[in-house]
Amino acid sequence: MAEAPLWIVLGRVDGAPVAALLDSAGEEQERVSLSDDRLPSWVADREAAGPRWVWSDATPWYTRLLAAGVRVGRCHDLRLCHAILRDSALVVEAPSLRAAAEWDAAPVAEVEETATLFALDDAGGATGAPDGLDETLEEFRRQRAALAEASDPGRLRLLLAAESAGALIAAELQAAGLPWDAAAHDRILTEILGERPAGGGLPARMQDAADRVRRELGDPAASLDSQPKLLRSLHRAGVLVESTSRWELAQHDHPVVAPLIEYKKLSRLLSANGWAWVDEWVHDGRFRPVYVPGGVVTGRWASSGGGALQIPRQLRGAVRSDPGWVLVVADVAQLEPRVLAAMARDEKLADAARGRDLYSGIVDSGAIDTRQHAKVALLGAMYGATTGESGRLVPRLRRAYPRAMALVDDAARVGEEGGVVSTWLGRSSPAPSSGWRDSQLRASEAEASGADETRARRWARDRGRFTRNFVVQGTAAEWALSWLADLRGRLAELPPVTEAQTSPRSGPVFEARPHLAFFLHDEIIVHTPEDRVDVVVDAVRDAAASAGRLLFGSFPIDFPLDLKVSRTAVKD
DNA sequence: TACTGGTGCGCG
DNA sequence: AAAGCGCGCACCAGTA
Repeated sequence: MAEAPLWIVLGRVDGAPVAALLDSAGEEQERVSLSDDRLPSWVADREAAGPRWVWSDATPWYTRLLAAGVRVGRCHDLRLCHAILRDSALVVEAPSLRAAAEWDAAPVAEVEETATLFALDDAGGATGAPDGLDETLEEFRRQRAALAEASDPGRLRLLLAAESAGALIAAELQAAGLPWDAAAHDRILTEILGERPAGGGLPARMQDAADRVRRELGDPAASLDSQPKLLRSLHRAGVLVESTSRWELAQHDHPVVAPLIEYKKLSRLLSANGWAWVDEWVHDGRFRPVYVPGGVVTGRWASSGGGALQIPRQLRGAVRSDPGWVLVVADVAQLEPRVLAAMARDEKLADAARGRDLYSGIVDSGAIDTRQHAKVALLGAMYGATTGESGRLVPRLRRAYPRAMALVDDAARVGEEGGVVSTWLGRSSPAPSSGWRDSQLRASEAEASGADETRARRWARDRGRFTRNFVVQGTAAEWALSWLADLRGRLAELPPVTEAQTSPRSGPVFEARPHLAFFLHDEIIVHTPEDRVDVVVDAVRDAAASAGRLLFGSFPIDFPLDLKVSRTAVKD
């Protein structure tokens, strides 16, 4: 009997899906012609042997499978992995990847209407990654070769697996959706803004705030939504601000300030997450945002549409589990400094991080006097603060935690010099732009003007702050992906619940089992049947511990979770 | 009418 | 108008 294929590569030939089965040596064993209709059941059959599915881009392939009720365990997302390998400083064989520019493809958004998914024609103008079978196989070979030659293939393999798992999770999060109670959302809006206006007017409380602002400005026609006009009105009223930002307004003692800040708050809520947002984004009790894995240079996810990663805390009460289900809401306390301690092998910082609150740990160690100062100093160290309270406090941190601080200081120096830095698993920062390099070059010439030098120095420092933060933010993203991927595996092993407990709005794959419902950098929400909550909580915690070991081995760093079980996602 | 850039603010 | 990183989105104004 033939060995079960390790990889199954999916691609299209003359528009129809074809599968190429590869053995452990990467040799093709067999080729199977399929159709879009037959693909899901064929994949489901093959999934039993646990292959890694290789495809151009998880979004189009996996979204269709999920809609047909088929889940897979592992994949290799060529588009995402291409971007990592192409830029990674650990990869020696990058030129051939760079030459394959057709794989530098932007993510394509998948439409939501599941019924029409299979009818979609890729020729609809979207420019995604190539999905022809030959091109797909060729790119997979290139990536395998690049990996084999890499200076630390083990780390990169972890990164590619985590990134690809993220691609699966993003599609699954969208398919399952975040349980969203439109009626609760409406109650929150009504309480804060006033009744939803029937016509074109403003909600009552917003109108009231606007009236008070105009009265205090002595300008009944003042425009509150146009920054230049508002600025002029403020100046006429004697409020000499340079901008209309909340921060600057709050510095001034004038009766217009309070109502104006209130108006801006209400206006923001209405325009970003008001009734129009609910109408557009919440359907059938679910908010289904479009996640963009790897959408940020550091490896963090981005989102597109719906402002999925910017849901205001005020509206967390609208996130409500289905009847008989609950939410497990968990986030990591101070993820980035913990990751920094582990990367730098800084045992003193790791000691301060032990237990719950890292900032208090720093205070207890005697390095800094108050929790607030410890927080400001540490953020300043990771972001590159040079002035203000933060800038003043950083040197104390440097004395107390020299290893950790040396890591970020080195990253900043490399960035200022035009170099490339990398995360723990090997995602590298982009090289400086040609404009940046030109500016540094010009400033170093004998005839450089003072302005040239000033600009070059500013740009160098800007880039230094970017690379300083890149290593920490990017490694934190790797930890979070590992946590998610591990948790996803644990949840998939739980037995499904009985039909009476199913929640069809989560889609065919997730209606009968605990599933991830939300992810935001260092926070996850799991939607689970009530009677599974204990095992889910254990899974969330075990996955966090496991992610720490996967990245940092036996280095003694804790990743404690703030975890709550509740019908809503409210945070305190 | 469609675009781009600036501003401001939500999230981590 | 943040200091000090990374994003997305709404809105307005200016321009093509």
